[in-house]
Amino acid sequence: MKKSAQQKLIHDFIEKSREKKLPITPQKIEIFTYIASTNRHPNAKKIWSEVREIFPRISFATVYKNLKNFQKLGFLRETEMPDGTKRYEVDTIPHHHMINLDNGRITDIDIAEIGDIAIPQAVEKFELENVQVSFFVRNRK
Amino acid sequence: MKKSAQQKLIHDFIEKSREKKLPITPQKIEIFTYIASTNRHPNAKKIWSEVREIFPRISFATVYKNLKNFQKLGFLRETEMPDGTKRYEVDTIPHHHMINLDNGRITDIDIAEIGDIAIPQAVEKFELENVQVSFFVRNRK
DNA sequence: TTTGTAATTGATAATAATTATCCATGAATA
DNA sequence: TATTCATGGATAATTATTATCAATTACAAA
Repeated sequence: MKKSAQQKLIHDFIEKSREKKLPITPQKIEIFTYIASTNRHPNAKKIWSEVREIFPRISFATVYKNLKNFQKLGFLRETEMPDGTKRYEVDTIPHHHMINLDNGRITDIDIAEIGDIAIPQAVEKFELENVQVSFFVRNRK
Repeated sequence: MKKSAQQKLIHDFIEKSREKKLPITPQKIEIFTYIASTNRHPNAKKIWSEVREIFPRISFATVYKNLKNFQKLGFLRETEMPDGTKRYEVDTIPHHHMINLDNGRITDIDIAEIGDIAIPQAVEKFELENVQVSFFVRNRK
């Protein structure tokens, strides 16, 4: 992510926290900033180990609690890997994912790249909340 | 699933097991048959509790081991819910899913219903193994 | 039918990921 | 500065899944 976009996100996050009258702590800022700074879709453990560089005493639970909170505020997106582990990314523009089954790497795919998806009849009976397209790939031999 | 299609699947499963020289046990047949008999995409616990009606002493581990084995044989498909739990269905024709976030219900969506999906450039560098489209919905208020 | 062997079963322990609990602390507002 | 309430850190608990292991069973070959 571009530095400027990242700055804006952090700013928005702080604004939203103010709005909701939630305290803004250095730990929150650090966790959020780290996730916004990478495009590697880290899991909770990775996030924890990175943030621990700055806050050596930070608890695993604190990371989890904040991941949950960020999601509630609409700033974080959780993605499941086929093995059931969860990965996180700051939620900006809607997009899809390419998931490499050999190395677990997730790459963002712009929605414009896959064209329109028809809405099936079965779906029309409900409120469509989100369409998620995942391309599962392996390295060429 | 139609009874006849179900019969065929069980037959194919047995054939494949023979081919691979894997023993065919009553427990396997029962687990497989139950999953093939429902279109509700049960989780492991549900499968266990259903099969236990027939084999009261069957272990949870046995169910899991067979779920893994069925997948290896290419007869079972695992689907992640947004909360990280895993659901199972006998794998027949490729299809997508509509996932109801209010009640956890999964409905199959025929691939014909959503039209062609363009393959993004990023994906072309790899072997595309699978494309999975998930429609996340909520009940209308 | 009997036997050999390798996979399977069931019981249980272990692991991994996530969540809950509890109390001390710190951020925000008056 | 005082008050309040969410948060942080430590740790226990929970949940889902996997590993271990001895006893059993399926099945092919004798």
